[in-house]
Amino acid sequence: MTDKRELTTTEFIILGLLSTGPQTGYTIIQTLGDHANGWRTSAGSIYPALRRLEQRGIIEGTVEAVHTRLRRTYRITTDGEAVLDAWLKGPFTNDEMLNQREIPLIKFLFAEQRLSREDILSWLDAYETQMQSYSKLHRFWHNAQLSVSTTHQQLLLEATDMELEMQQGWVQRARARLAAEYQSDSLVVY
Amino acid sequence: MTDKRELTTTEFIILGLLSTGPQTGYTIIQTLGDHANGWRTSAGSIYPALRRLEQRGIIEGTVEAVHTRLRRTYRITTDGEAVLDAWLKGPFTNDEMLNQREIPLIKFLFAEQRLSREDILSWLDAYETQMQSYSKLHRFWHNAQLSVSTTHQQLLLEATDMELEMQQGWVQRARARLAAEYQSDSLVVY
DNA sequence: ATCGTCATGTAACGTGTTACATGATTGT
DNA sequence: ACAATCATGTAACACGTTACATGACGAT
Repeated sequence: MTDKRELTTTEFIILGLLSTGPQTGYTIIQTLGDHANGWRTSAGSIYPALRRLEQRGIIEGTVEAVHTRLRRTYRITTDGEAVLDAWLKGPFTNDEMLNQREIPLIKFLFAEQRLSREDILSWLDAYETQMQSYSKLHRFWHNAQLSVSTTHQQLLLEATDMELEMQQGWVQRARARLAAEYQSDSLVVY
Repeated sequence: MTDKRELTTTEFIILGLLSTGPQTGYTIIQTLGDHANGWRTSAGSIYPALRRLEQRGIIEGTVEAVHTRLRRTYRITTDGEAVLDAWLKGPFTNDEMLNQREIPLIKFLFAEQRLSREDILSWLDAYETQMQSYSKLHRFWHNAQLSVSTTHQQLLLEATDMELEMQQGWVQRARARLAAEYQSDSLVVY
């Protein structure tokens, strides 16, 4: 907690995985490798990341002796849960909107386990709002450039427009689906 | 040319910029910084990259003395043009399809200056084919996962579906636009 | 006997980020 | 006089990639 530096995406992903239960480095690597749209990773990045997280008190490992070698099982700490939740609830950067769109999706995935239904819905709202304002900005800039752009440049700008529109469609779909699900759940309960 | 290692994306972008005319490090940084969807960059990455490219014979710099300091103006070499064109025409990786979608778009942008119309159209064809086969694969995998997935996981898979569909729409739009443009050009000529 | 898998690690390397240094020129 | 801009660079640092080492265990 003394170190205020942000975690890397790899570290956040490890944290997200550990939030669903203790794991060893090896199983983390397997899990990430399985996922088709998975975060490309390797032993050389996971093991050092686990050490860093442990030193910060964000996760803690228990050492277990299997034959002659050691097996380290890591679990998330209370501090770690706070760090993870802050990240999940945190604001969206422009970079996450465009160049790193997989990050909001990863957050959305982990949110299922960690955030309340209200928080998830307001996360989607915030995501949409952010995209709308970015969309507006981009379209303004797009129009300003229109006259001085070549065909390829125009098509590039349109690709970004389409990307943003598609994402907005996704958010609406996600919200509709979840709202319906929450609704039907509460009907069952009462 | 002795070094077979692939260039980094930063290096390819520099190369693409230089293919439209000689530039200094400073102007490259300005150009990249201006673009809203621009490649985030800094002096600390550009100047070393220029040196690397020069050492490989991909670009060449001429030194000019301005007052007491030196100004280096770089231009692309014939070798560099070959390297750039090979990259522009080269195959698409799965990573470029999903996690690094900006790379095909950057290629498309530079293609306008460097590739023939036929090459551009067949590039778009290849892009679409690649996406279709990836789409099929993903949808197969998606269906296989459907029953064991949570709502958030399903929505994540759908996000990828939507992404691929949107990109296919873009390719079709791009091809239609360019085909029409080439058509009208040839009408003017003849 | 040896191959694949479990399981953890490390060393070398390259690259990008951040922050700083330098110094001339132009504008206020 | 001072700040901003032009213009080039470097040093420290952190991180990821690649490739390798180690060794037990089970299967063929």
